[in-house]
Amino acid sequence: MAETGTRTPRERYRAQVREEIKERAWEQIATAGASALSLNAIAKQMGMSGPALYRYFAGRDELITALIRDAYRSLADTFHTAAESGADLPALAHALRGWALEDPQRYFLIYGTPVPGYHAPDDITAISSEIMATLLDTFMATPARGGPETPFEAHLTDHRAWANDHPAPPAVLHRALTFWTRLHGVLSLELAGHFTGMTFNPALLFDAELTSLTEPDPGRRA
Amino acid sequence: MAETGTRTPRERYRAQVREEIKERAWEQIATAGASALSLNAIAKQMGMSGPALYRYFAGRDELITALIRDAYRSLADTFHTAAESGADLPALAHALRGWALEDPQRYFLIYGTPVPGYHAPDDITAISSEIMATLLDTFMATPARGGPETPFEAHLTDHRAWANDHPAPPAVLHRALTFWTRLHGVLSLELAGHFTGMTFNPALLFDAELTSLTEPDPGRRA
DNA sequence: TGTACATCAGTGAACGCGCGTTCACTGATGTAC
DNA sequence: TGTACATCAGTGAACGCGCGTTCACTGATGTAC
Repeated sequence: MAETGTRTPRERYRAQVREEIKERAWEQIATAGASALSLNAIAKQMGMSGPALYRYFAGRDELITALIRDAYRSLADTFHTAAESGADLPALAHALRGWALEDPQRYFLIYGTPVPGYHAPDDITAISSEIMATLLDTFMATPARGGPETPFEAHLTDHRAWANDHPAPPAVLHRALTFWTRLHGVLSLELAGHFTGMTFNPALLFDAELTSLTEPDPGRRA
Repeated sequence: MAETGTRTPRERYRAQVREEIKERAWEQIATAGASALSLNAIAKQMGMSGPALYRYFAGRDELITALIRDAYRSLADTFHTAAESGADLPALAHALRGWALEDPQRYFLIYGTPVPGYHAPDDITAISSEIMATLLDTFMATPARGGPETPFEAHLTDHRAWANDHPAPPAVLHRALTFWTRLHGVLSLELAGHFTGMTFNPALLFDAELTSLTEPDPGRRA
């Protein structure tokens, strides 16, 4: 937790308005998508003039970056809170699903279509690493199921820099990546509406994928 | 294949220009994302005035819808061609991956962040069913591996309307859905750049997921 | 083969719009003595 | 407690821009006789 202690009334007010701007921004994104986000429209909705927002954000780009940062932060906190209260793997997965369903556009701001040329600042990629670290920790506390080493695990032995010196063995790295890709696969298709009209319950498909993660080894030789 | 035979020179010319407009549109999307697509910019790039494009598309929305349709059509053809030349499951998967890498923004136009409120016309959802049918056919020709019925398979027994009377049993429906979600999970994270900086080879993770699909049963009870 | 007419691709001017952003300002709030 | 000054939130006018889209038109291409 960083310095949240706003001291003076003015600082408190500033923080408050900043928050409201972001809330309105999320509403707009939910209504018309992130590309339709407009500073002037937010200002109008708050009963202010457009230029007033420049007291709070240097411009549109800075606002969007703040939203992306908040989205990552929110997911990291969700994971962190779950893990700290002793969540096992299924609990972590359901926390993820709950978080995603809570606000699909927030999910897509992180995991949706990338904007060509956009690069997130370093502090955001740091939050991303935090999320991965929590995931690895949880897998370390999950009883491993044996099986022969997969080709990808062998590959990871030499390509594990992204784990930031985490002590997890290659098999765990592989499992964590698989957790990520499989759950994202179901979730993103569900949230994007690709299952609508297909009548089946997406929650059950999610659970099936979750179950698959506790199987002996993802991607084991056939 | 539908009526492609353009007869008169004028018709041929019209079709040609329509194609060029769409090509330029794809270039723009690749450069700045789909939300930045502008009719005027396309016209300028083609050395024409803006209003000229209205001879070819009723407006921006119709152009985008045409692009989405072409994207689905392209994927359906890729699958169809692969299946007709006797592709097995891994071959189909690699065809999918190749198609996705060929033009990531085309992939995201189908599977990326949905635009709130947009609904694809019926003929596009029909192409989507075509893709699913090809996938189901291929799975039917793939040697099944036994195992107890999963909860999700039981559920599918009563929720299989989306398969359009395809004779595939629930286990195959489940496998096909899993093919879709797992490969999409890896692919979309890869294409969105979430693996960049992580040094490992995404193709190997993709293959690991592919291998997992030929395992006894996806989402089997632990 | 030549003329009269219809079709239709593309132009240029014009419309209203909302965007992001800058600037000089007013007036309220907070601070120092 | 009261006055003088500094800070700073918010305003309104203005900037240039590119957007989608309409309209009346010109001129080239194709068609009918």
